Amino acid sequence: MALRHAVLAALLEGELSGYQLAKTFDLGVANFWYAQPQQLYAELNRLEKDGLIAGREVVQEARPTKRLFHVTDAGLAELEAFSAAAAKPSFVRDDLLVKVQAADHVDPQTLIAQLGERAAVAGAKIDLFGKLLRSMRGDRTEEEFLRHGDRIGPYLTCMRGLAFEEGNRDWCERTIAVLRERRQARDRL
Amino acid sequence: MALRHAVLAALLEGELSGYQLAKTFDLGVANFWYAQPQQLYAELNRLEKDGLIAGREVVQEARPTKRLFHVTDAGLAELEAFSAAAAKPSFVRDDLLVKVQAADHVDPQTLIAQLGERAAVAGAKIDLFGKLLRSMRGDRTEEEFLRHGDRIGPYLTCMRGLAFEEGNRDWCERTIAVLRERRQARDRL
DNA sequence: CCGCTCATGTAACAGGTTACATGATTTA
DNA sequence: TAAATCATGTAACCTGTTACATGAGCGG
Repeated sequence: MALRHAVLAALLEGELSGYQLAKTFDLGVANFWYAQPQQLYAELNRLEKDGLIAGREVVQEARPTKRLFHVTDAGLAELEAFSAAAAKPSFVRDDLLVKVQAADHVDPQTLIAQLGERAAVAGAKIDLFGKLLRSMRGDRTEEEFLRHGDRIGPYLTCMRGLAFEEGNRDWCERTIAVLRERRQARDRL
Repeated sequence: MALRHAVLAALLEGELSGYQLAKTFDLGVANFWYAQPQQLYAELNRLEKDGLIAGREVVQEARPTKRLFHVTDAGLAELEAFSAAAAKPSFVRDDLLVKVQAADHVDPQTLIAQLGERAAVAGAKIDLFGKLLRSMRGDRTEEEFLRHGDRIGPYLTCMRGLAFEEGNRDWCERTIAVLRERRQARDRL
């Protein structure tokens, strides 16, 4: 049940609606946890029922009424407890890696195409995370910000996201190059 | 349903029993997919029923009888189709990142301890993957092996695993350093 | 003699995904 | 006028996890 804690962690930055949360937990942006909108709406209700977050209705003109949630003291205590508990080891589950694992037995062309696509997605995330980091630290250097800034948590997780996507992109490009060269070598026979 | 394809991909290397598969899909070793033994035994039965793999009983002395599975032609076709289909985008779900996201609101000490643990795990995997890569390429250089070796799929995914764990370790160490320095700065006040 | 390895499962439950549903406003 | 954005959910289904179960041999 780590989704709850991910939601609590996200709400630490300030009160958000389910819809806004859904955007930060979106595939294209999420740098510390991914979840679907449906999961979030359900989890928010559960968290509120358990008293870990509290919401207030905000009536808008020309927009549906929304509910903004913030973490309660009980919620903070819960997060504290979660942080102290042993973290589950993380593991890898990626379709693309499965396909590359089978590289010697499947068509290299489609593999190359998919690696290219993944590299492009990674590139887009690298841009995004780079911008996010810059906007978080403002005109300070990274060293400066990490030493004296308040709220460095999101910055640190974003750094990991950036490095991860850089690794992704590099590996995709290297793998593409390898597959291309082998294909050409085979064609020459 | 990507577990099936992960199993098929793993069985391409040669016939394996459920137990042996379970070891390659284990947390500590899995470089392209993770799964639990129970999942694998269930999936193997399903795959056999669907004709994508075939098994043969091997009676052993002093060990229980086991079943070794290999991929059938139908299984290869299935893998081929899977590889051609668009890969699902991968996403991040990691307890430790959630905790770091909340770093500004929870105890840094326990966080540092957990980051250290994760760095150690990453270090062990780096060693393991390094050894695996060396044993796969034998006395050839990486360049050489990737150009002319047969079965480079597992090598490529292992490379990704290695880079990923290096990224993990580096980030953990950097994060520990940041948290330590901030703690000391706070103590000086 | 205790715990590990080999070898395979079942059953109950928790968690996550997909499809469906609604409805107003703004942008292209 | 079609699509995207804002805003929230329900229900059915599929997947994954946890707990439980068995049983023989081997090493310290």
